[in-house]
Amino acid sequence: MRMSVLFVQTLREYPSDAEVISHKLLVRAGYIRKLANGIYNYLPLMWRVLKKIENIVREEMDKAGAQEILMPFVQPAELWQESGRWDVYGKELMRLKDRHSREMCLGPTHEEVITSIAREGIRSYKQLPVNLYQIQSKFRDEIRPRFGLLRGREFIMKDAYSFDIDEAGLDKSYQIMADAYKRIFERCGLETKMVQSDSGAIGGSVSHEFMVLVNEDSENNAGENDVFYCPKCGYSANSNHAVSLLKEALTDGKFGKAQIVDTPNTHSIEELSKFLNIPATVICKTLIYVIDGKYVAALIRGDRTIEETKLMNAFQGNEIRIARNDEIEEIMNNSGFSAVAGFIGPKGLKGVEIIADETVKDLKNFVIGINQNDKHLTGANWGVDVELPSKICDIRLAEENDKCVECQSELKVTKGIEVGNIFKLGTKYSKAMSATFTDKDGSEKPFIMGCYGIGISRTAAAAVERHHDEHGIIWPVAIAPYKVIVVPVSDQDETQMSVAESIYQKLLNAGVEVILDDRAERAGVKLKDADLIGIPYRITVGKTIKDNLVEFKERASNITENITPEQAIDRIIAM
RNA sequence: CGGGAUGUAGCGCAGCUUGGUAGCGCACUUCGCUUGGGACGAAGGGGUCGCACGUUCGAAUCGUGUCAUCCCGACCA
Repeated sequence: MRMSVLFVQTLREYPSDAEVISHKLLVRAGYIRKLANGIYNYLPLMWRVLKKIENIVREEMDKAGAQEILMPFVQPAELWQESGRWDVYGKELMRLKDRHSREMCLGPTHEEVITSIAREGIRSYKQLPVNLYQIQSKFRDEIRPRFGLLRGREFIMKDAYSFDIDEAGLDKSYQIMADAYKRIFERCGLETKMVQSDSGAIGGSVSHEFMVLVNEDSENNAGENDVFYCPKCGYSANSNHAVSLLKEALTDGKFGKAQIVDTPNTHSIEELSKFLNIPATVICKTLIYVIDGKYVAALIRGDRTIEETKLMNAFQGNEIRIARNDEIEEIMNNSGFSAVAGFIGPKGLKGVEIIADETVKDLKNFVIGINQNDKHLTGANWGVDVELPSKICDIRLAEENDKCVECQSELKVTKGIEVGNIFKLGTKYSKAMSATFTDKDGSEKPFIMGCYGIGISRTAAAAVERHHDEHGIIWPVAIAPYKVIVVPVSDQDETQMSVAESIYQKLLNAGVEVILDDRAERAGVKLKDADLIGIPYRITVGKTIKDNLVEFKERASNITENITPEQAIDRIIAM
């Protein structure tokens, strides 16, 4: 490709609306252009990168025995009503009506469609297992799209779905996908960690995410997920799923006897702990949540934080949020109290389900709210002063330096970008949508399903997050839009131009993806652009050509060498 | 959904306080000159100042509304 005709406009400055480096660089280097909030045009360079990633995904999926298909982007509401998700998916599902007022939606994912394909096409166990996948744009009307391609509303995704006879078959399909994913990201030049993750409200299911780890000290917080991991045994999990053992802590308040004390203006645990001069570990805090419209009081030890996904799952919920002050007031009125947040306790609450984290059950002589403003009960004990809730679960957020449940070492935390997710669905969709096959014994059974996603466009952005410097993008060779760029320093110098042209032609003939910067620009412009765009190798034809030497430069390492044009060509072809 | 901020040329910004009919840098076009790290000079083209209503003789500027975008919060009992 000749740079003079390549459709790309590099900018001298970063766009003002971009925050994270991948967004900034992809816009500035002319890869993408925003069309609307969270919706981007993929320009020629970007499209080449995306196709590179897609092809790696295709090769590995095909090798893993999956078959590529393409499902419609627009889907009828009926399918979603059948699965039950039409009413629970919420505002992320982009709904629309056709000219006949039939309800439709833009596909945020394709479990419904694939299940309908399977129930029509698969009749016998002899046709199983099967794994079908597609690479396609998805649309999710995110609450808050941001970070450019990392969290767009429309994005490119590879989604695969496996169908098996039984759980053992699913386990095998799942493992095959996990292995394929590992290879895919490796080939894309991305180091990933496979971590356990929340599997939603579907009991007993298993889910893993593939995370590209980003350094905490990087210039932004593009990693949206906290990943807990054990350096010793390898345990790792998303914060929404991570479990841990607690460090030793003082859990006996040693108050002697239970009594109500004045604790004016202690609205937070910190204030209360300071006022009573006791550690937060002997306080039981009570938080009011709204889960699918129902009130829930969650108890947890004062030094700990509720993990909302875990709490929501404990009630099989779909939506969770902290209660508003007016809702707390309503609860207080209904229960005959008048306390505000900060003084709430479980005792005597009406119309509220109560759940406790495991951290509270060992508390002795502790401090707890009693629904009276500016007062707390100190020296409380379960069964004596307050009933221990019958529902006790792990609903707490793990913390760095908690102990690993597998090996008791200390857990570490890091930020990660989720580029892939694999999931054991089981029979959730096949049962809801009556998708069955006839088994060996003649009985009708629902398919045992798995689903497996890779964010293609997000993977590209994650690659930029991991691989860049102050001059621009540094693409891993496997997903770079072009492998090498040939830059004649002066377009006035006939020798330089003709040598550059000949190198270009020879590389083209050898099937190398190469750019010739044939623009009538000054050297500085061409070199800056080459760095910004991030082509892995550069062959610069300058004054040294009179000694038959060109400069060969590797973008990633910045190592340069003066070699002959023939050597440069051979080296590129060999790589 | 709540809080904060911003909308002026393709990109980055000034002008607004104190109303008088729009400017700078980059990019773009032409010419000259220049060619190893985003040169220089000259001459150009491009904007209903997000949109609507209002105040006024007159609105980018003041008021009201609206839309869009960005950031923060959804971690507090």
